[in-house]
Parts: sequence; C-alpha cells; structure tokens
Amino acid sequence: MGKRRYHHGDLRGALLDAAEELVRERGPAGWSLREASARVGVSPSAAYHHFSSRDALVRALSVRVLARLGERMAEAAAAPGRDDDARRSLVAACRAYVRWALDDPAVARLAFGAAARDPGTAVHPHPHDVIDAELDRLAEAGELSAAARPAAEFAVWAAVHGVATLLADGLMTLDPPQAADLQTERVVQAVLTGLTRETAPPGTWPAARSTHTERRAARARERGRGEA
Amino acid sequence: MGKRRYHHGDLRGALLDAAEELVRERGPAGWSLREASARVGVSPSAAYHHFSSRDALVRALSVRVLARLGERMAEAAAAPGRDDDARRSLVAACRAYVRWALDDPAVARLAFGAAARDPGTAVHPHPHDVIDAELDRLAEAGELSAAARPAAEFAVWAAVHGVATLLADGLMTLDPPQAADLQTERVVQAVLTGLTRETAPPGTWPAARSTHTERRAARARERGRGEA
DNA sequence: GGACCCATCTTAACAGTGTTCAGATGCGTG
DNA sequence: CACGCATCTGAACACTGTTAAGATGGGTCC
Repeated sequence: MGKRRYHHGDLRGALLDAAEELVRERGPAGWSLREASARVGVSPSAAYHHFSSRDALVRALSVRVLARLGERMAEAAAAPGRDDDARRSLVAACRAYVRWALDDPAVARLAFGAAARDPGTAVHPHPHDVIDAELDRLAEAGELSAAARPAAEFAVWAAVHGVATLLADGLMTLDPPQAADLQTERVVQAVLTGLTRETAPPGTWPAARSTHTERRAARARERGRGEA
Repeated sequence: MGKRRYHHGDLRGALLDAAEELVRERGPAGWSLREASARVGVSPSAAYHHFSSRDALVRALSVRVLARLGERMAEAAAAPGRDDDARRSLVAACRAYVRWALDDPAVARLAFGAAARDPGTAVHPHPHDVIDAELDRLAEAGELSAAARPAAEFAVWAAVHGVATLLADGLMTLDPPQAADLQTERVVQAVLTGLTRETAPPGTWPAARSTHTERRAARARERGRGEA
C-alpha cells in the first residue's frame, strides 16, 4: 500500500471517490470539500491542486458518473438476444437509465444538476447518444418512419429523463420499486408508437440540441482551427 | 408604507420574495439566508422566527412556486374555446408546465429539488393533479380507453417533466426558444396516442404514487383520527 | 551519487456561512 | 395605561470555501 506516502498517487481520483460516497450518504449538497479531503487523509487546500474549486470537483464527478450511466445503457442495449428487436434494445437502455437513477438518487440528482455547468470534459458515451444510436437502428429496421426520426431522440430522452428525475427527486414513488421497469417500458413504448403514428408534415419539429453535442462540435472546431 | 416599522408586517412573505429574486439572479444555491435577510432589511436571526432553517425557507419557496405552476396549468387548460377538445386542454396545460420551467429555470430547479423534502404544506393545485383531472376528461370523452387510463397521469407527467427539466438544467437547448411549445406538444401527443393504442392487459401497470398525494392522504387520516 | 526542480502537499489565515441564545423593542389586549 | 408576548437585534459559535506562503520529496540531469 503506497497510501501513506506524502505524494498521494491519485488524489484526484480519491477525492472523486470520497465525494461520491458523501453524496450517497448525505445528499447532493450535504457535504463539504473539507470533509472529502479529510476522508482521503489530506489537507483541505490539497484539493485545489486538482480542482479549481468545489464546484469543479462536483462537475468532474458529474462527468464521471454520467459516463458510467452511458456505459450501462450501452451494455443493456447490446445485451445478447436483442439484435432481432431494435425496439427492445432501446427499451433496455431506457430501463438502465431509470434503474441507475433509482439505485443512486442522490448521485443522479447531483449529476443532472451539474451536467450543463461543465464546459470542459466530454461525457462518453453520453446517454443522449446511446438513445440516438438506438433510434437510428430502429429507423433502419423500418420501425420508425423517416418523417418521425428527426429530433425523435429528444422525445424519448425527455420521457425517460422524466421518469428518472421524478423518481430520484422523490416526486413519484413506485410500489414495489421493481415496478420502475414496467413504468419505464410503458412510457417509452407509448412514445415510440406515438411517434410512428405521427401525422405532422416533415420539417415540423424544431431544432433541439443536446448541450454536450454542441460542446463536442465546438471542441472539434477549435481543434480544426488549431491544426490549420 | 408601513415598511420601516420594527415589526415588519409580513416578514415571512418578504423573505420568500427576496429568496426567489436571489434564486433568479444567482441560481438555486448561489445565495445565503443572510443575504435574503439583508435585502429585506432585517437581521439574519429574524428569519428564524418564520423558518426553522434555511432549508425550511427553500422548501416553503418551493411550495409557493409549485402552486403557481399548478395555477398556470389549470388556467391554460381551462382557456376558452377548448371545451370541445379535451386533448388540446391537456396539451395546453403541459405547454404551461414547460414554459414555466423555461421562463424561470433556476426557480424551477429549486422547486423540483426541494419538493419532496417538505412534509408539511400542501401544494394546491398540484401539477400532477391538473394532469390527472385533464386525463379524466379525456377518458370521459372516450379519447382514452379505460384500460389505458390507470396510472396514465404518470406517463404524461414524466414526459412533460422530462422536457421541462432537460431544458431547465440546460441539458437540452431549443432554437428558437419558442420551439419549446412544439417539442412539448410532440412528446405529449406521442404519449397520448401511444397510450390509446396500448395492447397490454388490464392490471399491468404498477401502482405509481405521487408524493404529494400520499401526504394529502396521510394528513386526512391524521385529521380523522384527531376528530374521532 | 549529488544537486536541483517542481509538482504536491501543509499550515495559517481570510471573509462569509447557518444557527443559537440572551436581551431589546413595541403592537395589541386586558 | 400597563402588561404579555410575538418579533426582532447583537454577539457569539463552529464551520465553510478559498488563498497565500512555505515545507516536502520524487524524478531528472550532470
């Protein structure tokens, strides 16, 4: 164990771990930078060599945690035996979204609350992108009309996100908790069949944009400029 | 103006006003009890005669603000010329929900975040109840099957809440902002048509419960016991 | 091997926070 | 008019995020 060294080794990661644990124990805001530092066995100001502020730590934690959500969703969607049914893959990804929020409501609340404040690091894979990709497969499979496809990811994302946040914020309760799967499935299925039966003319749907997509584009532009 | 009196008159209300203003200016957490007190022209400890803690102030603000949302929704749903079409009434209520979150994202975030922490005051009319009532009208009008009606309010609520929170948290951006109406309409319409075409057998949907409904029931029980 | 460098961490201090408590103030009621 | 009590003040507490100046020691170059 190299834990007792003066140089910690991975203080950044350790602080993120401690913060995540504290969020789980006392809620999204019921902890302090000093507590996290103390838990790692380090002075409060040591944290400032890895994060420019407490909020920066929160944002970094949000990024880490959202990426984990994206992974879970991708895994669920790619689970074997689903290749035949694109719709079930999407539903599985959405189930993972809600389960994640229900397993760790405090962490989820922190993550969603801080997500849009981070102009730096990219979340990969981003939950929004997983839904987007699954919808592409659905469209390829002919289960979603070309007219309904544009911006459909925002409709689905909103539906799942609504279930997840209502549960995480304690505004809605399910009895028993496993019922979350059913509730999620119902909402997502409803949105999907609703979208396929849409009667609106093409070009109707507004240009919705995910913040993380915008930032990714901005970073790419910046990179291009730098290399040019 | 009796404002300069030693006894303030309505310090409780004034503190709520100041807090709401501060939330708007600096975000859900970027202000202090002391600032709110100072803005009202009162010492910090004066607040403790009206709220047992800072969090209690936040919760009270959340209740006040959610009730306002409920009113806006009810008004939108009851707007003249809609009586013929129950579906349009519901959509109008949902539009009001999202507009409210978009007009005042910081206040909305605070309200949703604190909503479930308040065991005391009732929110009236509660957004959930407005959706519930509109769905009843929809079912009466025969536009929603009896099989799909149970727990449908949670599906609709989740969809709207998802749009509202994605926008308020800055995870999703709409361009131009007025497009929020379209996006909302699309999601809600999709859920509604999806629900009407549901093929699941009756009794499938889990018992979802809104936290405020539970509390209302608990208060009623308590009252009954007290009078007995 | 020794000398240096610099990221890493510590100690000390700052202003500002939520909260409590003993006491001052003045409105409404008898 | 005097009393009682809700209302508000002032001072104090431990704790917070943040900064500055200095100690520490791992890695690199001669």
